[in-house]
Amino acid sequence: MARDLVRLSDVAKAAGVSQGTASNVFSRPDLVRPEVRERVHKTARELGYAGPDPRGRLLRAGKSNAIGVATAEPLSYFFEDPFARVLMQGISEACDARGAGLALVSARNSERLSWNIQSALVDGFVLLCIENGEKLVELTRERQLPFVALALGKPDDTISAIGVDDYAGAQMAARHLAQLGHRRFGILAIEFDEAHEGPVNGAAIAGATYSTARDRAYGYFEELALYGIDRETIPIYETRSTADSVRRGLDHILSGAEPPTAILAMSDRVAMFALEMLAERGFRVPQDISVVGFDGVPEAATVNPPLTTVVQPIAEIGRRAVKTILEHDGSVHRESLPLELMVRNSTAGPGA
Amino acid sequence: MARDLVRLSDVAKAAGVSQGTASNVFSRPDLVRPEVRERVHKTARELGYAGPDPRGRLLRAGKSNAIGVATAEPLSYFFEDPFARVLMQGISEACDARGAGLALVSARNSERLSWNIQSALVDGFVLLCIENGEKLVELTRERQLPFVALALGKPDDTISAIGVDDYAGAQMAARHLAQLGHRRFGILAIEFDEAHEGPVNGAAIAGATYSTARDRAYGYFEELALYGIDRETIPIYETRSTADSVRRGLDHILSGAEPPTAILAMSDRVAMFALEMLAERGFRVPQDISVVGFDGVPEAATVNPPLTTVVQPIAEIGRRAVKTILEHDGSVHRESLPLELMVRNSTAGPGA
DNA sequence: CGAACGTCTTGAATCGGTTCAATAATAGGC
DNA sequence: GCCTATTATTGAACCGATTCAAGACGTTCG
Repeated sequence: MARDLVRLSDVAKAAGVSQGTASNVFSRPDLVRPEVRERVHKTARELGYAGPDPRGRLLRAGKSNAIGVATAEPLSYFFEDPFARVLMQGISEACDARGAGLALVSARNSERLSWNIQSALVDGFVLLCIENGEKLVELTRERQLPFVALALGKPDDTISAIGVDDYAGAQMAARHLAQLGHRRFGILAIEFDEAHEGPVNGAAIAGATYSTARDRAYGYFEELALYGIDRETIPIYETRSTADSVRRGLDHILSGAEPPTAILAMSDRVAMFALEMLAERGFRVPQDISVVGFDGVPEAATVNPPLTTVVQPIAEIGRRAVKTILEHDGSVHRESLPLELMVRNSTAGPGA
Repeated sequence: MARDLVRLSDVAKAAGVSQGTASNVFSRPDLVRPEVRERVHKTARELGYAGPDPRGRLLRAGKSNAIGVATAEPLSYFFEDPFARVLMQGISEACDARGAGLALVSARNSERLSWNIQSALVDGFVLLCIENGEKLVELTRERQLPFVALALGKPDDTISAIGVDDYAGAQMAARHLAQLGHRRFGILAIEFDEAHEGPVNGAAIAGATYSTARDRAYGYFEELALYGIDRETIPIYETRSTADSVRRGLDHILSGAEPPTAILAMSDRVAMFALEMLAERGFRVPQDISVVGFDGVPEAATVNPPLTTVVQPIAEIGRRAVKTILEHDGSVHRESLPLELMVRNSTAGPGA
């Protein structure tokens, strides 16, 4: 099988034209006389030419017309995680519309991740900063390509980022429950620091690595304070977003003398685990206890009961990220998208 | 912002070494004296060199170390469709393990699809032939890169393909129902020809464009014949895998004088739609009517009732596809993976 | 002291195209 | 017919690296 043996120059020679003309036949056909064009095409066909190799073009043109989406999670994360999936739908939709390609970049260990980022053939990166976001940003920065971070993480103003106002979102969730009459709360948090789990105190929150968790916590606190609720009375458990850690978190939160009548979960994932376990333990939601999530993944609408949650415009975030990369002009682009409270059936007044 | 201004040759010049040495500093550091190596690195840092540009390397090295997954569906298909998602998990897992990159290639219209395939910077393609598979294969073939088709489609022995024995799988499904005692069946088919819908007769099946649907149909027929059931008595409706078309299909199938006690659905997707609509109409599954699906997507296990179905080793297909591309040796690789019947709660004896 | 050997380094070729200024050919106008 | 536009084609430079045969330098050994 003749692979990669015939180049543009071979075709040009065989057809008796210059390489420049042969190139034009393929990339700017209108510039060459139909007669010649036809002859070159015919020659190409006879020689089994596969068409201009994108590698050559790439070097000259500079742009690969593709964006990379990078994360420190394994590749399969893109197809498993509900949040990532909705995000990717937004991203891929935008890529589709603009005719841009999409490359997925990831790796378990940071050495390989570094190499993958270094060698990805893309014009820019969307960084899905879940875990180890700092590292990811650092590695990408070295590559000197435009990139946009998707969780704002540390408030590093020098990088482009698109996110949501976690603080305001948390307030919405807390306000909703407070207005329903709840006065005793429990918080099922996502990680404040990498790979941490357990009950959390104020100091841990203040010193959190991840601003997402911190902002949500403060949002809850500030809002509840308006209703006279002291943050010190609210049990908080930092989960790792796994079923087991949520189970332990629930144990912790419900163990007090006066257990909460409402649970603030910092992600839908955590909230949905909680819903399951609450059912196992015979709690009725929302009659016995209310639960509100955060993120607004599609699954939240279909679990039982449908989850009240703070909805992020996930797909829109993805779309904007692509736009930001593709229209990059060298400036830093920071954007915070609005959140919305979606009330469903996992919340009701206490003792309803 | 200085972008792309400094090249390897600039660094080399500034550091007072040849470009060859500078290249070695980055790609084969052991070949250069630590002293020089350090000096070059320092110079690179001072100049703000981003590291060797993968474009240059690519041209020289020839391999991009990435595979493309192509389909004629829109890009978001990869993140929405349950089958595609499981497949992608297998594919991405294999890529991860081998350190290969992953590019997603698709487009609505065939012109753009053609361009995207032509210009994808990959070493090979996995073709997800759902719709318009022929065209996809044709376009990819032109590129002269290794590729493997994922639904065997037309029995074209000249291309590499990985698939399952649809015929045998369909037999398993039919046998299961027949052994439970069912004698009256209805078939909810997937497309035999592109964009078709409606009741189907033997001729249409024989002339089907898509072999998947045809093989499954014949598998059902042959097996049921062993139980003395005449294929002419079985209503078949070709759906388009949408809720509406399944609804119409169900209308058709259930409209006879002696409605079926069991439904053979050619995909889990169709089966799950059927389950929903059967419930709406007050049918109890499996007491009033049994349903068996095909594919074995994860959702099939969680719907109500859990769906009995013929399970494809979807992720394994993905893994093998990657392996096939990466270890391509110029030969045609054809493989058919075994199917398994997974009995859950959507099937029971008639009138149980 | 010279030969033989290792270790680094160099310079040039190469990968496969695109692009553009310059030239050639053709057509059109007067 | 001659001059000017217009259109097609050419040839060479260039994109940014890698690779490898050949050369430089320093050591070791007889």
